[in-house]
Amino acid sequence: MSGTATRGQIVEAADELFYRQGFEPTSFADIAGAVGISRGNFYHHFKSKDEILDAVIDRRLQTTRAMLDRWEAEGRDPAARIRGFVGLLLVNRAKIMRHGCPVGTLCNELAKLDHRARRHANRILALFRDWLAGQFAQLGHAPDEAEALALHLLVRAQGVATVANAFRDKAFVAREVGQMEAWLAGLR
Amino acid sequence: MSGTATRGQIVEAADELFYRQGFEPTSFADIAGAVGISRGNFYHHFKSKDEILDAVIDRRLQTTRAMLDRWEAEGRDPAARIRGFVGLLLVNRAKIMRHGCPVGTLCNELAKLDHRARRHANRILALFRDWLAGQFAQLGHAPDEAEALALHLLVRAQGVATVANAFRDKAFVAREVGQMEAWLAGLR
DNA sequence: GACGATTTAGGACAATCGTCCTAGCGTTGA
DNA sequence: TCAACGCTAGGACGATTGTCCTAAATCGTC
Repeated sequence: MSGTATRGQIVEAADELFYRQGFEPTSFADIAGAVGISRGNFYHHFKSKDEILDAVIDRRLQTTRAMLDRWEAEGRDPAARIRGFVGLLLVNRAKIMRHGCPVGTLCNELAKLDHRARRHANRILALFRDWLAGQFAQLGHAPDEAEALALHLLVRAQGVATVANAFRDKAFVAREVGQMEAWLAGLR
Repeated sequence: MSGTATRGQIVEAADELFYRQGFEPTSFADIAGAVGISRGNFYHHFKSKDEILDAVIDRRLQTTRAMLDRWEAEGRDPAARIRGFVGLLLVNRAKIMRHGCPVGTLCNELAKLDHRARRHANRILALFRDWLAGQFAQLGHAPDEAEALALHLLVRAQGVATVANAFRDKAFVAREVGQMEAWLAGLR
């Protein structure tokens, strides 16, 4: 197998496992088992576990950027795009109820570990924040106000993810999403 | 030293360490170092690490109940008590920016670990939810509506904690708290 | 002051962790 | 065909993990 393909498989498996189990509790043996390679083989592709984490974060940054770019290219208006962001809570509802928000839980864990990659992970959250702020700006809000609105939406999305993860109530998620859409509709 | 006093010190130290570092990354050596006792001494007080976790959750349940009871006894109206809950975000702002919300982050971690004590930890969140629902009911809201309002407030508090932990922006926390108070004032 | 129970320290334990080393495999290019 | 290189498997390594055992120290009670 080509080396780059194996590297990609490692990052993909680590991404999924870091989401489901968390970074620290996920061992090399877990990732090796998921990919189907030997444990010692890792160090040809990555110098350390932290380097895998960096690659996972890079991958998430990339897929997030790709998703946001796709939304931008689909030609809908900013309001519809913001609703698309809120809709992620419904699209990923089952996973969120099981494992929380992939972004928020990783940032939380790395903050507790006081991990070097904490700032790196925060960039995923900042990516959403800045994109949302851009959409609100396109709706006519001043820059400061647009960022405040973006952060507010981030707050509610993260909060819904945390509470949904604890109580696992499908109706609750739908209701909160509905309230967020009503809030958006009443903004102008 | 009396045995029960040592047990209390263990639980207190574990509580603080579980908050700052997380449950899994905190080892017996960490707790032993904080208390100033030997590692082997634990198993006279607790049969396993999970049993310490249970004791920590019980302690948090107890201190939370005590705080809510105190608020109730202070004789202010329900609206002021709810504002007191929101104010926790400001009172504990520095700690929250460093380590997140003690309740939300523990629930998140135990969910990822698929830990037996997950439901136990969720009871702390449920305690806040039910207490808030009771306050909203006292304000004249129907039971279903009161619980929905309570969950909504929980969502915003948890979301603020997560975002504040990532970006560590004092002004952001103050602004969101102000918005929550405005939302409460406009409820009736 | 002596005795039994409680509490403690210290180390042994098997398992697992991240890391590293080495030998062999397969492919590629001269 | 053979040398060189990228890739892999497997195991050794020291450290650390949660757990458990044993013996000593401390305490309360007669």
